[in-house]
Amino acid sequence: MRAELFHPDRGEISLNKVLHALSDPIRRDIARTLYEGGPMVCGRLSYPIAKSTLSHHLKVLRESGLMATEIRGTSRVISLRRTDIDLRFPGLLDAVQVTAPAPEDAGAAGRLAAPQREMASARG
Amino acid sequence: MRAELFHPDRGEISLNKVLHALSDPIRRDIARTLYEGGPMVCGRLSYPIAKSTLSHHLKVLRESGLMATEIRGTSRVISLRRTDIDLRFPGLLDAVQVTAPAPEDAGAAGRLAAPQREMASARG
DNA sequence: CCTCAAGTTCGCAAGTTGTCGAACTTGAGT
DNA sequence: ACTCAAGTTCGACAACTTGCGAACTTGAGG
Repeated sequence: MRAELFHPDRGEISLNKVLHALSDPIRRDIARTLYEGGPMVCGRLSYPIAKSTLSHHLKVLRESGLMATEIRGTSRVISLRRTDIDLRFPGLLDAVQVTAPAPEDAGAAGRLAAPQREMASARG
Repeated sequence: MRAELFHPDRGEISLNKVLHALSDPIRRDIARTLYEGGPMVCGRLSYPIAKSTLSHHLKVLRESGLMATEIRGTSRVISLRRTDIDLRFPGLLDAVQVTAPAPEDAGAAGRLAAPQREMASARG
């Protein structure tokens, strides 16, 4: 954990990997949550999956170039690489509904357990 | 083959399936070819894969809702469901570069064998 | 009916993915 | 130093994917 985590350069972000990352509903929901709520500690995400599985999804998102991870003590702050994605694949985040306000409108894609979307504050 | 092939209704097209379908470079290239060249007999597509594999990709594209297949004698005419996709997921085809002119500009995604892009005309 | 052409479907092999639990690492607090 | 909290990594496993060739189905034509 000491070494910096791998993040592809903007120019190296591959559409294949990005689309693959976004084709999983949990990962797309994470991206949407980051779009809505901005950077957050990854522990705030709560899905009905094991910690190791979540960790795997976050790794896929990070290595695809969609997400950045910054180490903050024992936590990690994750954020959407919005500018990079917008520059490299204009309109993509809109088109895949990462910018949609809430899952209620997402259609027949299937509902997920909502992550705790609190106003970024409560946490001593 | 007598029965009509399954095509999801426009409203039933799932973003998950569409993104999954598009995350394969061959399938995305097929979609781009259909966008450029319009409807065509699927035998005109030529990729360095077996017929059965191509058939599988076409099935994934059709069942995702991206493509339509019409039976014409022993052949099948495939086409991009452009209007349906544009209405359901505006901007998606642009964002995933299905509307890009040629693979030469696609970036680091990897090059594929080009399908025979003839002017769509010969069609008894 | 026989044959050809166009695709699909059926195994099958090899690789990838999503998932879990258990063990591990790292930083913070006591 | 000990313990707790936050995540990662490892090994396993079932399900799925991509790929192939062989066999099959269907329509067209002699």
